[in-house]
Amino acid sequence: MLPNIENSFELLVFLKNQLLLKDSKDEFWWENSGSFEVVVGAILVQNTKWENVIFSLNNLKNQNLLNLESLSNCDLRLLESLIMKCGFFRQKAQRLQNLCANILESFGDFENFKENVSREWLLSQKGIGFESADSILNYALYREVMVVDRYTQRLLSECGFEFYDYDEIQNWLQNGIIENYERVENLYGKNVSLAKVYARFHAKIVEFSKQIKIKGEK
DNA sequence: ACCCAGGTGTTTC
DNA sequence: GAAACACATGGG
Repeated sequence: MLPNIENSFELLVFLKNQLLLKDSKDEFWWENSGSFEVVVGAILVQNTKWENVIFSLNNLKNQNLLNLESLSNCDLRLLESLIMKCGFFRQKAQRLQNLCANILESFGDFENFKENVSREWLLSQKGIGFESADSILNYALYREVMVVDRYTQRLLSECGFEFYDYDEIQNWLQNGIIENYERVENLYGKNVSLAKVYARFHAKIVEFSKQIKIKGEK
């Protein structure tokens, strides 16, 4: 069931060969990748299921709140009620509103934010840790950064690996891809961007992890 | 009734 | 520093 692998490239090959892995319409997997919506989703999805995020994002869309200006100005109680299903709704609402205001203040608009924001700036925001920062960097800004989430940590742990911290896992994942880039090109095409490979690799990890769980794997 | 979910921040030893 | 706790709803 679980792969016997030496490096992250071998894990990627294993996951790509798994049948029944759902393929997303979005080529980066995250719905509406490259847009501001990913920033909001990265906060909302913390410790909850993606289905709840979809519901909440639709609420925001229906109220025309899914943009920097509206989110930073809207009534906090209203925002709380719209994202309630995601859990931790009070702190998520407050942190999301602060984040939007800070993006406007520091960058002016989303396009400038996309071009100029750093990982350090994201990590300095209350409510954004390593995973949320990297999700935003990769799926909203297409930077060459691979997300490490709970699924990834558990899968690697079950494969027998032991890592010291987040950075060590991330480096292991990224290095295995970089060191085997010629072979990665055979899978994804000539000159494929590392950003896209990292995004789809992470996606495979998530989909595979969900799948083995449904099958009752421990 | 319990446990987990695509985390993060604060408090405590 | 790491370990424990708080944040909260929803579905199995």
